[in-house]
Amino acid sequence: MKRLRSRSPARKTINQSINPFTNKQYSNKYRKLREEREKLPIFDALPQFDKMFNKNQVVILQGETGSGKTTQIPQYILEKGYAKGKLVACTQPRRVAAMSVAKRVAEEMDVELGQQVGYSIRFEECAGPNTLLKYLTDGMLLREAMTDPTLDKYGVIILDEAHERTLSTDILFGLLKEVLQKRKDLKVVVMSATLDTEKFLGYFKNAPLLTVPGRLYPVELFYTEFPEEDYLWATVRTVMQIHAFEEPGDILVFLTGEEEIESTCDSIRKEAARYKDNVGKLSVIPLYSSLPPAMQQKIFEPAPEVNSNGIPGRKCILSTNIAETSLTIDGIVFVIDSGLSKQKCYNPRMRVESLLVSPISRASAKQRAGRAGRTRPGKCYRLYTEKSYKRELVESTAPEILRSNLANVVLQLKILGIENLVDFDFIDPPSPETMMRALETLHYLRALDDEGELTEEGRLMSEFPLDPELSKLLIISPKYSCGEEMLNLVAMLTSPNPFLRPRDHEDAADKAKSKFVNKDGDHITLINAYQGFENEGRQPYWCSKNFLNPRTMRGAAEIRDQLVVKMNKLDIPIISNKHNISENIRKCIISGFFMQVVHKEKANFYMTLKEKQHVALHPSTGVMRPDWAVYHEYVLTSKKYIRIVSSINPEWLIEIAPQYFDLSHFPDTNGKKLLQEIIDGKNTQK
DNA sequence: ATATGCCTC
Repeated sequence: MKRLRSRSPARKTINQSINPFTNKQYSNKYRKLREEREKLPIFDALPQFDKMFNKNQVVILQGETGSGKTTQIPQYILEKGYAKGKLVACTQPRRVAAMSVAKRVAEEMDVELGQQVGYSIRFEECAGPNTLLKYLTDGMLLREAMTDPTLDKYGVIILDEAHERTLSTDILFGLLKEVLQKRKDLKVVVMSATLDTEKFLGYFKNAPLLTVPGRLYPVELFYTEFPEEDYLWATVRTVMQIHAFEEPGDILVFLTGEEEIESTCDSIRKEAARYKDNVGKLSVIPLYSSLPPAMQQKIFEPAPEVNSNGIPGRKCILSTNIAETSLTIDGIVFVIDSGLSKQKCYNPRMRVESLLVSPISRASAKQRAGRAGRTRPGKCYRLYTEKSYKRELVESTAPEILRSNLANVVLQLKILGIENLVDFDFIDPPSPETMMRALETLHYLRALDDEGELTEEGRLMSEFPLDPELSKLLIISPKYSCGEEMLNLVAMLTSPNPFLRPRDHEDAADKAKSKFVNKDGDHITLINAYQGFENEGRQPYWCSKNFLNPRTMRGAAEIRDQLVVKMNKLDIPIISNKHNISENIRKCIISGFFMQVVHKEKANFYMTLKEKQHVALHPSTGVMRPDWAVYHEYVLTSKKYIRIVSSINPEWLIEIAPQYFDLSHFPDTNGKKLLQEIIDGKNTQK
């Protein structure tokens, strides 16, 4: 208390035991938390931040994990009155973070969550008229900007975790730069981990930088002497070496995906079984996002107890990137880094997004290593050479905006009133080809007119939290009397694959799925599965019995409910008529996905029409080699596959999307010839 | 004749 008084004499007159936000006495818990807060590295930097923020519209704050910036800066800004009666917003890339940080800050400020401090994420708004500080996902703030492009209700906007460069954060950057010109009362803080701050400094030209130390213990780095030929075997070897010879402490291994993680878990368990009681017990735990929550919880269970020789046990967690940013596990002392991860990339010429196993960046490597130093000094074993770390890894991973299909982004920018996309100030401008593709797609979908202006339909599309192709299906569904079916379908298509196929129950799983399968197409199979779930009162038990992932199905239901609310708000009637329903469903799908059509050029040989890509039907499909098909997704694994496929009649293409099937722009294929015949036939009929 | 990193509206 003494310390506080001497720092701000003005406070002497205020009764320090009263919370100015609630006019109530501070609780004991508040005092306890206050002591903890004063120990955070950010605490001593607050006066300096104050000075900077007073003088500048934008401040960039660089602080490592554990500095306390996410909890302390927003409430400090609020206490100091920087928002001038308006709200303070703090964005987060993930929902869980927005929620949990808001909860923590409400406790620290001794207020009720949802009152002065709240949060806003998809499916849940926990904020109200009294809210002064709101944590929200970056996507949510972007949504708000679509109805209020100057974000007028906010006096201060804090972009946290800016170094992650999510799509939404990158768009907000460009938008805020324009709004800062128009609104001199608005202030912005960009908060980031070390990397990329120079990029932000270059972007906000006059913004000062404040650096705050983190709270990490040193992590000793080890590299391999020569490049590893088999990093999975190297992983097993390194785990066993640590387990046999190193001091106690848990191990975290970074690999690329589910399959690899499960099989490496098996190998390690097998190796560990060969050891006797002269080493401790080893518990090997897989971690990836599609793992059921109960299994994910295992990472927080304590390590195995001491064995009969009194040697303590150890946990070894094999994880995807989920443990790099989304999940923190305490007690990790050893990290093993394969140097690889699966990354999304977009090929505008082929119009496809795909996942590729690629080398990580140096920034990621540092982040992974840091996971070993959270509770005490740690060690990180990199399964690559120091030379390759220095010369072959890139400094930081390309931002998402350079690796994505931008149809949705361009639609959002149009709604935000960005007239000239070429002049929009992206931190990293996407390639002209990607922008062109996005504009072209939106034009074909009739979201933009021939002048590139938004159409009424485009406005409707932007209202849905979906890709424009999927919004199109909902908007056009009354025409084909399949509203309920499209809601089911869209909810399922935006969720992960719900069909479970456990290794030891493959036949049973296939049999369960066969009850939903429709020969006309996998889209209808998805609709049937969802309808079954709905008919059974959304029971998780029914899901498990039918080899459907209960969590995925519940998520789909949540999305569907939100879409129904939107449909009602936009006055789009939900009409369903069982007559001719299969044909109507597939025609409706073509209205949005006419760009994703294949023709069977020869037996067993499918080709996409415009890109002339040779593709194969994914083995999970239930359709019987139709001549023509519409597909939902292109996946590049051992082969080029198309997944979720429905058979179609080529005449529907000409009828529904004549704007796209101007065949003069198509390469020569048998498919093109057949379509031309259909068009010629139509013309002679007239 | 088989798999899909992490997220967000």
